[in-house]
Amino acid sequence: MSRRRWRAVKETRIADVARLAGVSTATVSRVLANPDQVRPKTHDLVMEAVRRSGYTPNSTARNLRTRRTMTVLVVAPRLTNPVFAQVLRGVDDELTQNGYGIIVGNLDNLIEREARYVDLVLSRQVDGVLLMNGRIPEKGRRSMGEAGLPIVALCSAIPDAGIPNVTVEDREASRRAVEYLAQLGHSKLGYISGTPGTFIEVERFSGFQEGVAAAGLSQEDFVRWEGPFTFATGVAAAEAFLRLKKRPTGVFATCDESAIGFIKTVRSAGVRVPDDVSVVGFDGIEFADYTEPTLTTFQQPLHELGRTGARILLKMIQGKMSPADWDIRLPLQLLERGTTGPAPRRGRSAK
Amino acid sequence: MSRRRWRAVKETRIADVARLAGVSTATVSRVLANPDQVRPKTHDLVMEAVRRSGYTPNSTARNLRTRRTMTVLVVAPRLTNPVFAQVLRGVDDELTQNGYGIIVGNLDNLIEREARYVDLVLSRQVDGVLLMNGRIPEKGRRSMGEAGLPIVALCSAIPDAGIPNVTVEDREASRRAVEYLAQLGHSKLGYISGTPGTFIEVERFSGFQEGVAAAGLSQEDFVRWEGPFTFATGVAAAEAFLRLKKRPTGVFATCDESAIGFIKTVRSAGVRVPDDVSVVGFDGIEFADYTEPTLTTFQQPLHELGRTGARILLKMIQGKMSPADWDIRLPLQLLERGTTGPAPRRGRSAK
DNA sequence: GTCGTTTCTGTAATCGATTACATCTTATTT
DNA sequence: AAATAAGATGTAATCGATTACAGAAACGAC
Repeated sequence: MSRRRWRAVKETRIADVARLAGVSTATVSRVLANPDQVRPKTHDLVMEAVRRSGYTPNSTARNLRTRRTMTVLVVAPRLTNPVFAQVLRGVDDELTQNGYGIIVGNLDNLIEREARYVDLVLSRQVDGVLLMNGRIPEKGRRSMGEAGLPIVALCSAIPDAGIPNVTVEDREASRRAVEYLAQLGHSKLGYISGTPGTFIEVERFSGFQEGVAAAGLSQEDFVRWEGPFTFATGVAAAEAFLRLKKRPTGVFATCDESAIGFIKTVRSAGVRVPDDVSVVGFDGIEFADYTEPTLTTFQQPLHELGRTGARILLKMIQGKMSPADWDIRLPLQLLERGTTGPAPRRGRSAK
Repeated sequence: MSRRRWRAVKETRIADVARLAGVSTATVSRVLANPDQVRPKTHDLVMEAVRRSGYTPNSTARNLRTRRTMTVLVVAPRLTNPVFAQVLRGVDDELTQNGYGIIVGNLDNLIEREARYVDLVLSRQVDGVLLMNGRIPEKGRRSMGEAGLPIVALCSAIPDAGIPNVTVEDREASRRAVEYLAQLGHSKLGYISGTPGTFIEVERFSGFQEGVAAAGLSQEDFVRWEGPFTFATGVAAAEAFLRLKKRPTGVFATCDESAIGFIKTVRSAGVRVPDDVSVVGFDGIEFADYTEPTLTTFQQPLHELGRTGARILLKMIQGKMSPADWDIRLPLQLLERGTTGPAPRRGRSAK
């Protein structure tokens, strides 16, 4: 039908409401922002005018005057990664509850995209930033950091940057993963890494090594396969695994996707899970419960992580940080499911 | 270290740059927006001042003056749904390339959350809206629609709302799914629905029925299981399937997640896929390639869908719509993979 | 060198709210 | 009833850009 009247129609301004109610714009503003500063009678008068005119304050004008935008930038390495999607939900819950909006910055793992979002910050379009990508963009470092814009590192810590970090106990969980496998009798292990060099990967690997040491094993008792945090890394690890003469019986993958890739690949080569090899994942994504067998994994409190990160950022924006807020680490929970079991007895026929 | 100097530091304004360069603010503004309207010498002078002062224009002020925000609201039913996450990437690509930012509205399937986002629109915080949730919020209908804000329905059409729809050929693909199964010899089918009542579900089911008719089958030749677009729906469908005396040999699931749930459940009951039952999914999410066997499915051009939706919205914002833009349907591609095969011969021992 | 264009630049209004300050009411105290 | 305090409202400045309009400078032709 009516297809061509797309352009603003009337735009009620605060002055219109003021005129309609027979008061000044200041009073209208007060009725809407501080209703208790105004006489009840006036209040009703104004509200009626607001209703009649269908007025909603123009937030751009308000933002300009108040020097706030009530908007936060959330930078994620990849939106399709279920981990970040889930964290983002938590962030969204906390922020929208407090009246803030979210601008998403999706990097798709391309560093050059960071520049796009630095501008949002420099042009004061956001009141704060949640960084889930584990690094502060080069260009923005000076301007964002030193200009004093509230920034919080979420998921992946950014150490020594002078900003709060909200993360999970990566190292501890990795240590516990080894502990758990060792308890099941596994003494030859596999480690599927995440993106080499990232802070998260470094943490998880040191935790793994702590666990190896604690279990009385040595550096020769495990194999390490490298690759980014992807399904393909698990597939590649599995291929390497299959080529080994003496295969590990317990494998720890630093993310569920690679765990799933690993399991799928070894199974189609006839290796049984968990009878021949046990696999422990990391993340606790939804799909880890959809696989067959269901994946044993360390579940991150993803939603809570997002909420917490957002809460800290809000505190920072409001200047209400307390010392404990500068380094928060949430614990993970081991979900014992189908992909782990006791180590197979060595050399079934031998002895 | 230095933990307490979080509050704006210096804030360079356009007036500062003007003073530094010895010109008026108007000139500075022109240098930045229309460099060719200014003498090269002045241009350099100003640019040098910009550089020295580290100036970035305050976009709130600009937005107020230009009455645009260069920001778009994208409303998604659920962010953790891989389909929407993927579409969002496409939207993001197109929009950021054109200098627009994205505010995400995550509904988490809760209708009451729609209200949150209506305000963003009414307060003119966004220049347009992409609706992926298949409906226009009640409260916003009058204000958004009639106030003439550019809105585009993406993924799920919103018929008769007078807004452009950018969708995929749901109906055709569903018909083709039946066609494909019929060609493989399947004459007893199963249909796993999506959220009942949604436009998408209605479309896919009519397509399915068209296919049934085209294949010369009747309403008695298929079973329909209902539920939302989730993994659990597939599980429930599988349980119903297993209870049947005469089981379908070809199943069409209206989303990959329910297809995966179905397959996992029937397999653990000893039913072989695709030997005993073939399964066709819908969506082509990443995980459909990670299952065992890999899922045969109709792949939506998710990224392209997002880009297209964004492109139409931009056209609408710029008043450049052409008639063909009002109803765009992208085709799907059948990915023949591991979960489909010829129908098992009836009554192996009989005959 | 003068005049008429064309090209640059500056002045000041404008976008639509919020809010400090002043002013005018109303309430309280004596 | 007057004096004083408290409360409500209005006036006008302000946030920081963009841009219409006017005026100045540069350019070209004669």
